[in-house]
Amino acid sequence: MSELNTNQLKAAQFEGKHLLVLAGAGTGKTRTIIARAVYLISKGVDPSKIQILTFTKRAASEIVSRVKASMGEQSGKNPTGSTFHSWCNQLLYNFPNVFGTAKFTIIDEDDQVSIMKMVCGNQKEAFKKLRLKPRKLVDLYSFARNTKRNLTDTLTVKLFDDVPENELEERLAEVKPLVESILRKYEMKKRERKYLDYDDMIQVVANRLNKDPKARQIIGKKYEHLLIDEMQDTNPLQWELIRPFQQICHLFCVGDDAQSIYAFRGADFKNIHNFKKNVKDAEVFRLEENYRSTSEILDVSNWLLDKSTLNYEKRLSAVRGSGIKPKIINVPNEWEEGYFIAAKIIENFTEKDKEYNDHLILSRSQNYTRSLQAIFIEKKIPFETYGGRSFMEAAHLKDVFSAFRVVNNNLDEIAWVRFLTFWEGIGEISAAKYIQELINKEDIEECIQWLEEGSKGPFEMIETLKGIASNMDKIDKAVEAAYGTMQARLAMKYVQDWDKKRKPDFPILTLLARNYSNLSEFITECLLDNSTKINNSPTLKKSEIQENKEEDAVIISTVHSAKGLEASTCFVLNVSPKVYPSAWSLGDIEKVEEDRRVLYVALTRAKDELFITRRTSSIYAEDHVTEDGSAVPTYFLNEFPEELTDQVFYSQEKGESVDAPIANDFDFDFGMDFS
DNA sequence: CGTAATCCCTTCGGC
DNA sequence: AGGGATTACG
Repeated sequence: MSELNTNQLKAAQFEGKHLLVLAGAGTGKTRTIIARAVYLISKGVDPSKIQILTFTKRAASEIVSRVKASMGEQSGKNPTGSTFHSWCNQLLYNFPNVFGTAKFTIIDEDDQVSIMKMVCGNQKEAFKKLRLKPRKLVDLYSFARNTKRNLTDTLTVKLFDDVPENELEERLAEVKPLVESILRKYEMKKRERKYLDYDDMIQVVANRLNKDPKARQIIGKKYEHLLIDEMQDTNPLQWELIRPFQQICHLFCVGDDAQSIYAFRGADFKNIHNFKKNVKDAEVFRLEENYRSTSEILDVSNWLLDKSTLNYEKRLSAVRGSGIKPKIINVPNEWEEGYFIAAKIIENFTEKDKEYNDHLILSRSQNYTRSLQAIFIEKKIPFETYGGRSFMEAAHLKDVFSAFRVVNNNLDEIAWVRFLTFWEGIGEISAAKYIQELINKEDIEECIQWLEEGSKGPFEMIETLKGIASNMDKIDKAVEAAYGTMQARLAMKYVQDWDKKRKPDFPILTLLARNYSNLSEFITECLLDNSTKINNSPTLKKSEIQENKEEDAVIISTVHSAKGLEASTCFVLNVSPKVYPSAWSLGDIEKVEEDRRVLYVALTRAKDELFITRRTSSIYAEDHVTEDGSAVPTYFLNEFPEELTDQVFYSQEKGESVDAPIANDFDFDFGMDFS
């Protein structure tokens, strides 16, 4: 623990009840959590009674493995690290009698929307008039529960934001009963079908623990210390989950108000300002010495925060001292942006002795990186992507999972629809008819029997279910069985890219399944593991996958997925008007401030070299950047002090440029020999 | 009548 | 890229 500074050490060895560590970017947040865990274990705390909570599985597994590494060989036991959701899932699964969850299926947003659609039924027209689609209803419902707002407040905030006060009551009276009846039906459906959505996973655990002392006693025996990362991103629902543990555990929370970027999920960073008020017997420590970045990079980051109307009470000091100035790169479009980045990386790699993984590319959203990825492929630069769609959300995997889901819970209507219509010859109508029967069966065996006699599905359909049902304790065998019988149909359904893109996922799925002996647990954990991808699955041991494994690769990440990441060279992509802040944030000061924090998180990832690219002629920027490059006031880099960065105007022809045509239009030889 | 094929739209971010 | 609505097909 010698590498800790005084304040970090003070935090790691804290002897009071609860602690909040307010730690700015790059101040050693992760290191402090790790040191805390190691310290507790060295003081004799049973490692299994330490629970680490993080926002991503990647962060969890990184912290756990680093704790393991710094303790050496000595102990077989380790603290567990999970996301809030995955932790709740394990509690629900391990203590079914405490929570009343003997049999359940976790559903994702798409499933929620499907249920909402079923529930809306004949009221579709009414909602069309209000422009309330099922997806919007799911949004409202989730927002209400994550922020613990009632329906009236939720509608007022999310729907009637710009309705004048005197009309508000009228609008509410018109809309609220309608929404209420739908949401009640939605909840009824969840109960009937034993569905839990993501929010339920937390809500159910939180409710029980808050209300039932006996439940607190049972669960409390398992945990002594909760170490919570990214505290600024916890929302009121998660606070409700943590609250009962104030009595039975020690809380060690780490967070940074300036890096709060999950308000869309109901997080409110002001909660950590009120930490002492909300948590009895709590203390607050601060870490403000930044070990990551050069002072030039911090100057830019600090400037951005200073411009805020909010007071983050934060000014990080650079321990490392001075380096090189960040650069703003003005590029005409996304392709030039990509070529610039590729050229820079190749230069660093070939001439400056840097690795690919010294480079991190940060984007506001996944789709701004599309052309960049194409260019990297063209230039043969290896890369990994973080964020965006997960492994399990791919259609072909959802198909296979629908089979697991119906075997796991034969009330799972949504999975039945997907599974039945997967097969040739069964459409929605037949599926609906079958499902009427299937959900009244006792178990999957009865379902299989009924399908054999009463359906027109192919032989493989029945075999798939049988194959899974007979391998319930060997999940990898179940995966192989299901894949075997579904393969032919899968290959047909996804002809275009089956061989090269989709088929290779199945050996990986089998490997993943090897770690599980319970179907329900497997299904949920896969669903919750957003980072499960070929190249970076914490669940999969690296050695288990040889193919396509690039040890050294550039990381392309959304800012939201880049929490805790850092790199020597960072490219912050497309810092253009209408992106920072984004077009849909304009006019809403809280959203603009959140976007500011998103950019702040991005800027503070860089250790040595920071490139900020700006597209001067993207469709978004067109109307907002004048010809000399200055921007409209609704843009963070407006008024940017020139001395903080170097500006570069970059434009490079992709190939050899040819000024005058040397070939006539369409004057080709098509090469056909007609003789 | 039920299923398959085609076009169109998505509004970021993620457990 | 995937799902929804619409249209074509059997």
